[in-house]
Amino acid sequence: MDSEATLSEIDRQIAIMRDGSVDFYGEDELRLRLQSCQKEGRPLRVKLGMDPSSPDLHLGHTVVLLKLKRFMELGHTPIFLIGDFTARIGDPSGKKKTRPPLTEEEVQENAQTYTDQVARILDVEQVEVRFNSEWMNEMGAADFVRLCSKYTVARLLERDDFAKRFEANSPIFTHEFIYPFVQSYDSVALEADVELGGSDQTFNLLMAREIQRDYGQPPQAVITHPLLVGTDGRDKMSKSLGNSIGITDAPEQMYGKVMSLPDAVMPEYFEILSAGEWEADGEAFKAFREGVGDPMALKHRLASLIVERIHGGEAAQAGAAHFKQVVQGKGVPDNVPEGQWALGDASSVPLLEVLVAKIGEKPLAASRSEARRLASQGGISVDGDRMEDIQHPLPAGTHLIRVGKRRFLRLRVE
RNA sequence: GGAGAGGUACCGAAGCGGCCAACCGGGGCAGACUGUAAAUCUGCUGGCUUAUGCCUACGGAGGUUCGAAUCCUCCCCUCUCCA
Repeated sequence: MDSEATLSEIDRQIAIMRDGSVDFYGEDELRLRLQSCQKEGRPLRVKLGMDPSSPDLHLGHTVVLLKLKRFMELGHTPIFLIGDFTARIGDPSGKKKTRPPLTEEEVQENAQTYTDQVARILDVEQVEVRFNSEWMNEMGAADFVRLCSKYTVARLLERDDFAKRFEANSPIFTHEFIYPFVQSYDSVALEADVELGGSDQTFNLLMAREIQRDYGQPPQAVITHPLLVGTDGRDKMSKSLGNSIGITDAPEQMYGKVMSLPDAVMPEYFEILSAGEWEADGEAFKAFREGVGDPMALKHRLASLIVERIHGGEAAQAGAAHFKQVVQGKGVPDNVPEGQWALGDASSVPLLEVLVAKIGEKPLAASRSEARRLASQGGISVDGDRMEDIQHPLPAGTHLIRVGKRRFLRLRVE
């Protein structure tokens, strides 16, 4: 390979790495490192860390997972770090509040589901999956104190959420201060050349560069990515804010959630999630930003792209069909959950009992009071008729019960 | 160690002896409307075989009182200032 070809290959790679990012720290260093890597035939070690603090990944997480995938496709080594140790600390990141540490069991459970979910985005067989308890459980107090001696409190207080909390006189616990140290040390342990993350992780990721230097390693490049706004179109996507689209959401649900996005955020979703895969649709979304195009059609397109990526093409079509039928047509979906009710000696069962009973995964109403409330507000219908009488007797036969717009149950009473 | 402020429902925040299952805002749920599960408007938002009834609930444990989220005592937690 002549050197010109090498350089243009490096340019190509750097461009892909930068695509869709917010900031790229250490780009020049990385360029040099790529050159020597190429000579040695050594791939870059690319770290992406996530805390198993919640069992569900959402669309926002896929941004950075897809970037990892692109690194993988460039022939580099993708490392997915599960912060099982750090999850027990509780990252304060982005929160104005202390996050309660999880128990070991919770962390284990969450960690388990992560790999499955990640597998929907990229081929986990090719990914180096690591846990930071691997080295953190081994670290003694002396080494830990040494690690802490490498950064000052004043610098920690520069971190945005710490600064805000400090100003607002809200509590900052010492263990929260520890978090960035551990995360930084992970990069040392993994000898990361690059770390990917959301822009809210900037502080931690950059701190890792300094810690790596202190441990005699060349600092990693840091590529941060935009945070995806949630379905409310206001706050960043987060499960705890209830505005997230989960990777494990059923196709119909996922499709519907995308359809419920405010029109204005569509181009943003498209751009952030594109990951170099949706270029063919780029013009339409760009045009929409300038006020051209049919929002409904475009949103259907966006929903299809998203569902297809996670669940496949058939699921995307099913999602679209379901949406047209149930939401737009106010109809009944094809796949209504079914249940049975044994009458025994009675000739009928009061509606209330059915609503409260745990027939499917969850009862249709959380409590009797809730059921009464729903009925009095016209939120319950049986076989298409609105039912305000909560005691309405259901005789033997099959009944279609609908609660609200989206909850259905086909009940066979016998 | 000392002085002060504070801990109220999912969150924020009123209430400071009965009218408090607790104003108000956010969130959530339902209804109307809509291209949409958006926006907007309206209603609801502890539980109990709906009841001028009972139970649970205002950091925790006791106490005063016919009656306490509200008063007293002790304890736990957070913040500020001082040492």
